[in-house]
Amino acid sequence: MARTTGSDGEKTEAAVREAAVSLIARLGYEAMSMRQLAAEVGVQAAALYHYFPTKEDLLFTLMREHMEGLIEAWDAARPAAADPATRLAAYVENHIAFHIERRHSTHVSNMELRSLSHNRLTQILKLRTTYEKELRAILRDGAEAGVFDIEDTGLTAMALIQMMTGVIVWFRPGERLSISEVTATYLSMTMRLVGAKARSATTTDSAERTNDAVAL
Amino acid sequence: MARTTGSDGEKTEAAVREAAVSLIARLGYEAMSMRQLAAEVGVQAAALYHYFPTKEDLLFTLMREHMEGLIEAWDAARPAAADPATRLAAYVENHIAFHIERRHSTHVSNMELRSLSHNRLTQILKLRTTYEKELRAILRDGAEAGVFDIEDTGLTAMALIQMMTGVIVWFRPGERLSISEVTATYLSMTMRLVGAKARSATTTDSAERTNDAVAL
DNA sequence: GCGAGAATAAAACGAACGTTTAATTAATTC
DNA sequence: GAATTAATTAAACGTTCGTTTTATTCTCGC
Repeated sequence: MARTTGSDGEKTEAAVREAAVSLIARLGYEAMSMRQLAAEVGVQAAALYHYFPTKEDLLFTLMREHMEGLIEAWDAARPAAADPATRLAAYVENHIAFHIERRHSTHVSNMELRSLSHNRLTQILKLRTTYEKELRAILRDGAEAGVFDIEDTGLTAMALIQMMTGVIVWFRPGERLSISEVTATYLSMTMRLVGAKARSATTTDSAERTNDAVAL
Repeated sequence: MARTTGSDGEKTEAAVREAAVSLIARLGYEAMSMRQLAAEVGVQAAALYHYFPTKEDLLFTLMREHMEGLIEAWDAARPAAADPATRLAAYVENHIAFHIERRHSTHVSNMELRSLSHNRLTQILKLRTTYEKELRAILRDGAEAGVFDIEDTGLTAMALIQMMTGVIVWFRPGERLSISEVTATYLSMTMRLVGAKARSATTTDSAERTNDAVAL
């Protein structure tokens, strides 16, 4: 009735995070009890409070790290100095790859915002805005350069993000479509949506310009 | 202390539904207590059970009526026998109008599915599928007729629905954009997304075909 | 104006909730 | 190998939850 053999704080905390993401994604934050979470980890409920002071602290930690991970993934994937179409393609590919890989934590970060205190909600939304601004900048650059045809940059950015993030609602690995097929189709839809004019760098854009604008 | 002067079953039930949609949309189903709901209506918690046998029955009723309302709205707005582009435009306009007008119940119907029992979840999903099949049929007809250019009908339908429904996340009446401006932009994005070739019926499609494909 | 049914209030039920306290054992340090 | 610290259990606390029971008052048809 106390410390158990082989117990390890780091391992337990990791197990708690993992189980929490999974349980909150499935049941919802309010519906998941701390006892349920503890049972999933194989521990008593009180042990959870060794790692997270409150249930809301746990939720906030999961969300913050999800958003920070998303921003870091984009920082790593971002092309150095490229034309808007290439940057947009990289953004779409990174967004879809990240969200499919982290379906559960995406679910948590998108659905449980209302369970955060005002301060913490603000912090998460600030991270989200940081990430979304990157897309708006790409769209604006492309529109100014004349390679995109966009009515409203902000509205288009929101539409694209909703469309791309929506993948996690229906996509299941190993079903009809592979990740790369889904990504390719979404990339194609994105390029049409923004009215991308040319394919991008390498292709000879002389012949292609004549017929159709919605390449790739 | 029992029946109060002026009490009326129909009025109370309507007030309960209205307050429930609003509270669940704001707090979430699990986070809303029956006492909170009762207080919002101006009644004791026990009185709610005169109208809905359980909390889940209340949620299910709200969701079912939302989905039925969506299907009925489309049945009323559906153009008789028109070309795919006209039908798609009608679908988009109806979808956005309905979802903006019923933001709260849309939120409830999309976010609280996991609080339903298996049977009831199935019923709601069946209604949703019924509605989404309409869009898939339009896309398929357009693709077969050669007026749309679509890689994957099912995937495109999901992308469009996610994109359109996402309006309720950020749209607030009376802000920067009016409903009709938002609808027009989404219509334009939709037509580009599906690669719509011509404007639709009335226009002379001889001259327009040359230059750009993404009209409207 | 009386009887029946509709609409509610008041109070209580047991269960579950997040969290705290105190005690106990395993691992680590010196 | 003793002292210290880390990790955990067991038990309890007060609160809140969905729901039920019982009783009471209003409304309406006759």
